[in-house]
Amino acid sequence: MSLGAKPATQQRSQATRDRLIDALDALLEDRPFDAISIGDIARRARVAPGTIYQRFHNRDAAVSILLELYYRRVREWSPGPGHARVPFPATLRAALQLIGRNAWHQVAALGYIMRPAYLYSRLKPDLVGPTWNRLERIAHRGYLDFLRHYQTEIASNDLQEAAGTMAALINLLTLGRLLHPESPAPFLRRREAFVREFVNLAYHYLTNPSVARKETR
Amino acid sequence: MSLGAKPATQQRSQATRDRLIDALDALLEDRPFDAISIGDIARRARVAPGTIYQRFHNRDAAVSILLELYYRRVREWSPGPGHARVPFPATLRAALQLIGRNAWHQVAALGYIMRPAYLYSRLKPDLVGPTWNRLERIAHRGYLDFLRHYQTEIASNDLQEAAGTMAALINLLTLGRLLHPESPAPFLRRREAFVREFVNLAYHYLTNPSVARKETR
Amino acid sequence: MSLGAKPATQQRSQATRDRLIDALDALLEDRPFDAISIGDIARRARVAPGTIYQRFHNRDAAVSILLELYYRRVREWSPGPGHARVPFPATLRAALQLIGRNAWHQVAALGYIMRPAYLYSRLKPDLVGPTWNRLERIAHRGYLDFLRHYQTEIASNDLQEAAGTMAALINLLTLGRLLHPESPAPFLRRREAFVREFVNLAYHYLTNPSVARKETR
Amino acid sequence: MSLGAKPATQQRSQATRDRLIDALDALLEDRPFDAISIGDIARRARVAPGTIYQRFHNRDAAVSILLELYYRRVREWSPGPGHARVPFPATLRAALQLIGRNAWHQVAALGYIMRPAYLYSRLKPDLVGPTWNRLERIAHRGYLDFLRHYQTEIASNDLQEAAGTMAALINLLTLGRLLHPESPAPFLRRREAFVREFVNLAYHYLTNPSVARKETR
DNA sequence: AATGAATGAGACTTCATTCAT
DNA sequence: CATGAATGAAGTCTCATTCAT
Repeated sequence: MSLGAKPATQQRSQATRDRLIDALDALLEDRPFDAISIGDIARRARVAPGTIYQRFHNRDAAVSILLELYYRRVREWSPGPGHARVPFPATLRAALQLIGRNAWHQVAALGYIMRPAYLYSRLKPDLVGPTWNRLERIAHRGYLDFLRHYQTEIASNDLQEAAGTMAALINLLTLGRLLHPESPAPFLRRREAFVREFVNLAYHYLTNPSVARKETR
Repeated sequence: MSLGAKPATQQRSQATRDRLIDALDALLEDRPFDAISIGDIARRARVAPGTIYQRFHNRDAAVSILLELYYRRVREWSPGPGHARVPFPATLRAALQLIGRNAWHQVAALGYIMRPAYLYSRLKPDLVGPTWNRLERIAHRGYLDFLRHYQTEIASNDLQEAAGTMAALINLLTLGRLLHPESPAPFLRRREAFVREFVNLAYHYLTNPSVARKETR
Repeated sequence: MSLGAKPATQQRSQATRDRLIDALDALLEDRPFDAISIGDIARRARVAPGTIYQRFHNRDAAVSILLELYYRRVREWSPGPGHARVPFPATLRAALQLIGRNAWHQVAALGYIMRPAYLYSRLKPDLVGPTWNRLERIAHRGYLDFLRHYQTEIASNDLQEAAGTMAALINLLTLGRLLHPESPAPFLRRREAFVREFVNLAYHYLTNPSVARKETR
Repeated sequence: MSLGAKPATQQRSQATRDRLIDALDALLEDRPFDAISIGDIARRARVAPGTIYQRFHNRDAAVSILLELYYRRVREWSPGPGHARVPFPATLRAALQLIGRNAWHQVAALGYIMRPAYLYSRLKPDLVGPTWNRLERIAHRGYLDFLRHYQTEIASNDLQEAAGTMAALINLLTLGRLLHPESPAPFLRRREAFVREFVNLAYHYLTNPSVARKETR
């Protein structure tokens, strides 16, 4: 890609790259990305600092490691309903519950890596490129399929927009849980409340006709 | 106060503090907080570097400037409905519209300062202390009043929880707009869509009975 | 004097100077002189930094405070035998014992101030001026009187030199105790041993004829 | 090792370390250690400031350079009697003369480095660790051998204590010469007097029975 | 490809000192 | 005389990056 990562052709360099990623993974459990230096990563990976520059053009390119780590993990994560390995539940409500629970558990399992990856991507958007938008687009497409599956239960006739709102909603709630685990809102503190409120928001949103069309300034 | 800021008693030091805040304000329009050094601030404020340390214990404590700047701006900002100067609209829907529009405009006007203040507060939560939770609690209380005012239209009988969810919802949508202005979701890109979808989510959520109560693991 | 201290004419400034000395006194119990800044002294004395510069031309002149403090304390200290208030004991040996004990106790009581004063005076001899030599000369004169008093017991006929050696000996032993309280030598760790060995060294030195006169290269 | 010095494994880093030591050596002839900054050393050694931190954890650890320099020099110095290369003279007196002269010349040759090494070690004892005590213990052991060699001439039957006192005596006299070269005592100003008085003190101390045993408070 | 010593710009911070009040 | 905010030079230290081995 164009983010400063160099191609790893040799077998040995593949191994080195993996060690770098693992090292960063381990370090992130301790401290935020900002507080991790090239030297730290090198030391942890038992690799010389110079070696890192054989893989990446500069420090910022190390964000690539970060994101690669993130994607690798997210990809390993069990996907939502509609996906090959997870059949659609019978009802819309059950499906929403599944989505909500999944989001919650994803944060529990991957939060330590999602948090810095997310914040850093916001702090230096240039370095991340269109990656996040691409992710959103994938989610959006997924929700389009999802809504089509439960179309009979859904009031809206603009599925495009509904899918976009749904994708944004679950993403933002996940973000809330991710970044504000200590929030006073019970909603962001207990799994049950999180799932219930997500379902309430999403279910009524989807099953009632849009009311705000006639908005006037 | 805590957070490393030192009190500014004399008149002259007050003036200095203001110059520091203004300087940071100006610099933030150019680059992220992380890329702004003590020296930059000093130069811009036409103040000696040492002077900054008479006001703040160390660089991290300069987040205080950031938050102070943020609060100052928010305070100047016109408040939501229910506030002394802003009467409640006749209907719940109209009120929600007002809230949505307000949030949108607040990001438009204060985004440049909210963005770094928010991200930094997430990156180094210790430095910010309980500030954000306090803000959330204030919002929660505000929504409690709000819901009571429109109680006849509201289905839920757990106003506490509904208020918490509403506060989190509008905060997270605002966050979405703040951090993802380029999102592919039209929802986060156009004011009308933002307001409409917020109203749809909130209105149906509030006016329909909770459906997810019987969630089973 | 010419060491950067300014004369204190007014009564108020006298009081200020005393507070400065007391502040330094207190601070020295905590940390070495080098680690004490003008600001520390000012804070402790509840005086503005600028005020210190009304008393002393610059920081190095604060050594004056140090020495003044030292002299004040040493002057308050009960002097050795031969002094107006301390009559000569009957025998040379008893007198030496008295001197030894006195030295030991002086370190015990004033060590915290003698230590930094001494070290600093060695580190920056220019700042101290001829003060130390003056002290040595006083000691030398004192020992001359002392030796004359016990002349019958003394073998040497060069009292000048013997007095000089005696002054240096007790001063250096005191220094040893002052700077090496943790020395492995029992001699520098226990009062009894300190006194005994001093008396042994001094007594035999004084009561035996010089043996090294014929030294040849 | 401890004390903040990092090991120098590579050949190149060895060379760098030597240049640092030489640079400090040269600078110390001009000004006291406290007045020498990291930048000074780096400039003199024609090395980047950062390089120094590859060898030492922080500025204070640079005392290690000082001590290393000191040890290096002391090791090069010809040792006292009893040592492999220096046979014991025939008489105790001659041996004491040799020791006295040796001490004098050591100060003459190494004073410029002993002075700061010693003073700094007293100013920041933590940084030096048990080094000095170890040196004292070595000296003590040396004197034990020494006294055994001349045992027939010696009155004391507590050789342990006598050796301790001898070690302390010569060390303190050396210290006197080191720190007070301008003392009014001729004793500390002229080699002959220094040697003579040391011999007088030591010889009579060793050859006369202890007199102060019956000390009473 | 990997190494790791060396680099050096630049960041943070301290603190003796000044000066307007 | 006293104040204390402001100064700014100077110092310590970090760390991304290079390059000879």
